Parts: sequence; C-alpha cells; structure tokens
Amino acid sequence: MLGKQAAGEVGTATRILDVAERLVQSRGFNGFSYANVAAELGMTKAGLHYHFPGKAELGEALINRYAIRFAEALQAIDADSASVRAKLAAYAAVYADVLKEQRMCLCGMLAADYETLPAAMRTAVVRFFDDNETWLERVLEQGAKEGALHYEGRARDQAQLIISTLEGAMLVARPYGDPERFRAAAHRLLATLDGG
Amino acid sequence: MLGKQAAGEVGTATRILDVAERLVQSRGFNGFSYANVAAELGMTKAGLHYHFPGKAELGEALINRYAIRFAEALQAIDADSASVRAKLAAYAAVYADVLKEQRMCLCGMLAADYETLPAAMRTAVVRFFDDNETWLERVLEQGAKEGALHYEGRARDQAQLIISTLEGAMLVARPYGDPERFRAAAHRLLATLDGG
DNA sequence: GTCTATAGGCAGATAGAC
DNA sequence: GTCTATCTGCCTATAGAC
Repeated sequence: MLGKQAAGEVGTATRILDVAERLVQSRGFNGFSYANVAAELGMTKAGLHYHFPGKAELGEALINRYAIRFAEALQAIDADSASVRAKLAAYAAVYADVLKEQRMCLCGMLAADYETLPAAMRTAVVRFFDDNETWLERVLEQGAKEGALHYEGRARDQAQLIISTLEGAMLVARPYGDPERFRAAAHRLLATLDGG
Repeated sequence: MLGKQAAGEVGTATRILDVAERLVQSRGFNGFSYANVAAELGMTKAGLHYHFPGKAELGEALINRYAIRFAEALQAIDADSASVRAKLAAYAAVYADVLKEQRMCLCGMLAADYETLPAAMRTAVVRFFDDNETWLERVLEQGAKEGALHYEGRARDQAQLIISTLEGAMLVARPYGDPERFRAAAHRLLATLDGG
C-alpha cells in the first residue's frame, strides 16, 4: 500500500522496479535476473519474491508503471505545448530522454523479446503501442485540420510510422552509443510532416 | 571444409546455423540455447560444440552468414532493378520477406541484445548496419542526381532514417502478427522520397 | 520484510568413448 | 562427427527462521 513511507522516501518495491526497469531496458527481459537486481540493492533474491512473486509479475508491474508514466508525459505535452508541431517535437523528446540514459524504450525492448514473454506481458506491450498510436492519431488529425501538418492517408497509419521510426531509431542508435543519431532521424521524420 | 556433401546436400554446420538463426530472430540471443538447437536437429548439445566451440562463435557465424546473404541480395538488386525507386522498393521487400516468416531482422534483434553480446558479435552487428548505410547512401545519391528521389540534407542521414524505420517497423509489427503493418510503414516511408 | 538454506532445473561447456 | 556422462554455475522459486 501507499503512504507507508515518509515524504520523499522510496519504498522497496519502487527501488526494485527502478533497478529492474533499467536492466530490462539495457539488457532485455532474458538478459537480467533476480540475482542482478538483488545484488544492486544489497538484498537477497528471496527478498525480491516477497514484493514480486515471480519474474512474470515483476515484468507486468514494469510495463504498467512505464505505461502510466508515458501517459502522464503525454498529458503534460497536451497541457504545455503551444502547437501540434510542438507536441510532436515533445513526443520525440520523450524517446530521446530515454535513449540519453543509454536505454531502449522498455516496450520496444520487450517487443524484441515478445516471443518469450508470458501472456500478460504480451498484452500489456501491445496496449502500450495502441495507446501511443491513439494519442498520436489525435494530434495528427488536429494538425491536419489546422493545416499545420501534412501527410497522405489516414492519421492512424502515419501514427504507426512515427512510432516505428522512433523505436527503430532508438534500437539502432544504441549500438553506436550515439544519441545524435537518434536526434537526426527524429528531426528528419518530423520534417516530412511540415512540407505541403 | 566445403565440398564434402553431395550436390544439394546440407552439412551439419549449415543446419545448425539455420535452426539457430531462426531461434535468434524470433527469441533473441539470450532466449535460445544449445539444447533448443540440438533437440530440433535430433542431436546432443555436445555434438554442436564440435561445429561451434561456444555460443559466441555460433553467434559470430550467424551474423557473418547473414551479412553475406544480405550483401548478395543488395548486389542482386543492383543488377536487376530498373530504377533507384525500384531499388528502394526491393530493399524494403528484403525486410518484408524476413518478417513474413515471423522473424525480426537478425541484426535488429541483436541490436536489442547488444549490451549482453560478446565483443566480436558487437563489432559484426555494427558493421552490418554500416554496410547497409553505405549501400543506401549510394542509391540515394544516384537518385538525387537523376532527380528521381527528393530528400533534404545528406544521403547518409537519409540512409540512417530508412534503416531505423524499417527495423522499427519490423520490431513493432511482430507483436501484432501483422505483416501488413510493416508494408504500410515501408510504403509510406518511401513515398516521402517521391515528392518534390 | 528480509534473511538463510535449499530445491530442481537448465545453462554453457568439457572429457573421453565409439 | 556424434555420443554418454559429467561438471560447474546460474536460474527461478519456495520453506521456514528471525
């Protein structure tokens, strides 16, 4: 339950999620273990099982928290951005911030591991992409109506292209250790929406 | 050595590579084991070690063979395509053919696993992307010269965007089990090169 | 909540027979 | 070349003490 820690304090479950999240984002779901997490927190593996019974439950919790944070970031973009063009730039910046820490998008990484994931995690990964698509679709439709964005065909398809490109740009940029590689691709992608 | 099999026959090393390749492309490098490969071939794990001393060597061999095949595919495209636009369509079709078998690009998958890979595999993965970039750069420059393709800035940067987008489109399409999702993204990507 | 201890299984790998 | 047998280590997970 919440409210057991003093203000600013971080509970054990949260610290476990923080470490596991970073490990999954950098090494993949099959590339980390309870032992890795426990060692980093100065705990034993058994201690982790109290908070998350199994790796599957931990994985679910990771995706759910990540999805909530992402949704909050999108709400913040909606609230703060002055234009649809600014919204798209801010959206790409969310990805850039993840990559900056040498991490892959959690759900992009899990998309690679998809075949090996428990069913509940699979469902949650797909929902993450669906939610992103829905948000982007709305922004793109608004932009088209305002005449601020230009693209052919359905907004939903353009939204899928944007997600694919940003995920792919993260994926490829990481082996090069070069965030600029991502930035250039994202900028070029969004530039295609400016022209007539 | 080569030449030990009768025409059309396939050696054990090749059959090992075939199975391991499919497993890596669908499950990732940390999502398959010697036991998986051996079981599928009706062999024991020990038998595999005769052909590939360790998982690292097997992984290197996988990338090297994949890179050679990819290079051959690019040569075939150069030989057969009537236009630069046709070359790019054929390039995207190479990715689509991989996805059709519900596989991720081998090196795209290994890019996700990158942090956990042995050094030699890392080098080979980056070289794969570099080679693709170089080929695309040449096509894009030719296209610009002919006036058949239109893009802003350097061909090399546009090449990176194309690779990122195709890899990302494969990555995201697989959880949906929907090759059409990839096809639409690829088509939309290439369409951005047509306009003025 | 976190520990020690341990289970049971699978991982990658090797030795040596055939 | 492929096998049997085995090793060592790590994995996920559980029982039960504190």
